[in-house]
Amino acid sequence: MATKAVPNDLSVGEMAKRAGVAVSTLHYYEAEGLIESWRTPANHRRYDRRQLRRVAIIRVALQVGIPLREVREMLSGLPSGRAVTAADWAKAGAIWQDRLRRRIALLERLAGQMDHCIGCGCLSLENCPLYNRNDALGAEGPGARRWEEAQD
Amino acid sequence: MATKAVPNDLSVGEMAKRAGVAVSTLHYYEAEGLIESWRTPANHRRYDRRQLRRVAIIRVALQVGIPLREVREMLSGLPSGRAVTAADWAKAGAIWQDRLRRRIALLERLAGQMDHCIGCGCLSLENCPLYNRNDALGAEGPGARRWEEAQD
DNA sequence: CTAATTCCTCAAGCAAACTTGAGGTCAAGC
DNA sequence: GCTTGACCTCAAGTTTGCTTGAGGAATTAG
Repeated sequence: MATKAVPNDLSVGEMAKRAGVAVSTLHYYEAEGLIESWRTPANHRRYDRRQLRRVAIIRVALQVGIPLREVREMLSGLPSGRAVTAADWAKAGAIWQDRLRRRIALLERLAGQMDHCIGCGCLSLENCPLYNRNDALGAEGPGARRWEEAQD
Repeated sequence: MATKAVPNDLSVGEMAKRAGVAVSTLHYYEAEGLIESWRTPANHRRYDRRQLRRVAIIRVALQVGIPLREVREMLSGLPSGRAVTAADWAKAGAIWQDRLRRRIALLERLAGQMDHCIGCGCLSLENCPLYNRNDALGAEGPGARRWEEAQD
């Protein structure tokens, strides 16, 4: 098929529809420096279609519990309106690979634990792989301080 | 080894220390109906050691982005101060297995995508598996919502 | 007996990630 | 030529998941 009528620059409303988020969310992301736009003479936002990719990444990251602050950090390594090079990805990706793998491991441990516990009734924390504070769980922060940066 | 000096019922402070959360967090979880305690004559909370397991589950779940409301729902299927039976776990686990697997898949897609993008520079949304509207992402046309949260 | 520690309740505060609302501009369709 | 709708800004409100603080009681160490 021929190239469809997919314009390269989108209004905020189009972006919102395509990205599946609210317009206000895009405003917010922009204010937070996560995405970028330029303005029409009428002061309306225009987004490069590539920004959709960024929104996608942001949404997935949030879903898996990565705070915007960290998403921004990672995205700041990527050019926002230009083509992303292999080097760009490599750099940004390296930071996240590790993070994502950890989360996957955590999830798998939780899922696996549920399987495991069906048959064993292991209720002591000492031998429960799910709750091993010397491992990834505690490494993420032994406090409840998910919203604070004070943990190191 | 002989049974260590691990009492079966813990004070809120002990729980907090062992679970790696703040005392206030335990108060909060209790107020929210996620964990249970009884009181000493002095009105101090006492927790069955098994409650630690619950806290562990709660923490892991939160880390991977599952809201407390859903954790409570799942935990409500488990007896709080008694031994958990295979049937209990099976029931509770079944609900989460699916949810967890989905999240894992999402993460893996993101992680995998980053690998992929390092070498290919695929920046068009049309052929990006992460943001593929023909895939799970935008099967609905205008809304990419289902990709993010619509699980049904 | 006193001091430190741990606990209690309840209300208020806070951070993240948005949403809602008020008040206004701009281009287009009828 | 006016109304409709998409857009703008900026401030305030909302939800979730806690934390902090005030004010007070009971337990434990010396």
